[in-house]
Amino acid sequence: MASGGDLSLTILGFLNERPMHGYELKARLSALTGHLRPISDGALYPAISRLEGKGLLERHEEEGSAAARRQVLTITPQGRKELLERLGDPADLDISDQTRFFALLTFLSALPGRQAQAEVLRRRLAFLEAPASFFHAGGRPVKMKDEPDPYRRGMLEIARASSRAEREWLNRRLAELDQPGDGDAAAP
Amino acid sequence: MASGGDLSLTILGFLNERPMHGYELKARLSALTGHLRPISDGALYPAISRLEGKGLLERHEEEGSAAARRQVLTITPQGRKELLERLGDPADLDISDQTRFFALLTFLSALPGRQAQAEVLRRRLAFLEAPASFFHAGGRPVKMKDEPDPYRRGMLEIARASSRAEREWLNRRLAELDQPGDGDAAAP
DNA sequence: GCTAGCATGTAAACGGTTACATGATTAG
DNA sequence: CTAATCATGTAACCGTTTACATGCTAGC
Repeated sequence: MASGGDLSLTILGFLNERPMHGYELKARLSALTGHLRPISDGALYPAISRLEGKGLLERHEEEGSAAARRQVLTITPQGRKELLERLGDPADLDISDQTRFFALLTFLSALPGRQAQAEVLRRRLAFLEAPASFFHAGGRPVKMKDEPDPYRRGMLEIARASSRAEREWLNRRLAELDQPGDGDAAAP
Repeated sequence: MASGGDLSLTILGFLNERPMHGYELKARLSALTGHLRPISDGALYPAISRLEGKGLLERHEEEGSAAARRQVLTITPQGRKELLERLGDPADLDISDQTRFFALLTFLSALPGRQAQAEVLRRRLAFLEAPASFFHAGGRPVKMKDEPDPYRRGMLEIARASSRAEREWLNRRLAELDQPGDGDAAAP
């Protein structure tokens, strides 16, 4: 199974929090990406139709006077199942690309079980520490000294800072998940 | 004008350094993205054809015994012009998305003129400091305290660290460009 | 009455992924 | 001889962008 890309995951994620109509979904989706590349209608509404076609969400005309042609979108049990599957067992690609991983993180709280959440974080951490990431080529780390171009050095520097910040956060969060108590999200 | 996406920019950027055949292009392209999502043949070769169709590159069968059906790709004057235009006057989208901006940075040294390079960096810096980035919503900064979800807080934290590192580097590089001397790249 | 914002949709063009197909050269 | 790697391409499918189209509601 496993449908679509980040967009369908995000739609299911938001609808899992509560039913909403397409326009609100659009606002939330756009806020997620930091407003740039506000999700276009031509992407959103077909995506909704596809999810409906698969039975992962339901559409209902909103009666009670109110606004124009509004439809309330509700996630189905099937859709919830699909969401949890995608959160708990992300493909390699979903954890290797920061944008995709962040799309996943946005809804990771919805995944029941501290261990299940921790496992996802561990996968990402393993990827960041693997000798195959951005900073490695041909098996060994790219040395900054080997890169004469100042802009490429800059990219490397920024990517390293970002990776370090992420690894530190991952380790902190994993420690939190290890000792029950103050956690949000579900217990083991 | 302005053709294609990141891929065509990157192809032109590499070919601007020296002629090469498609397979080598593919290796370099894949190295750029940190090996993941190695650019697929079905994306690369059609992209080459499109660029050829626009007269931005030329294809020549490689004689001299050598290998199988190899073709040397060479950037044309037109292609070089297009590259410089896209480097020197990037669209807002090209500087607002880190992936896209990095694609641009990879070849920014090819843009003649310290001032022209500095201008591009300033645009990116302005974007990162604008009250409209990832960290802002509805006009004012997103406060970490306002975000109850631990994973969304993590994303915010990582994004902030990354943004800080980038701004610091941008400022340093801009200072370097201000005082001539040790620079790589062309003089004003 | 009109404009701005809410709200939903369709269709063409574009470009990327995946899978398939082919063949030459090099190393074991 | 056979497998791996070099090297190039095509075609079906999918999802996004862009542009267009429609109509309601609220405030001026």
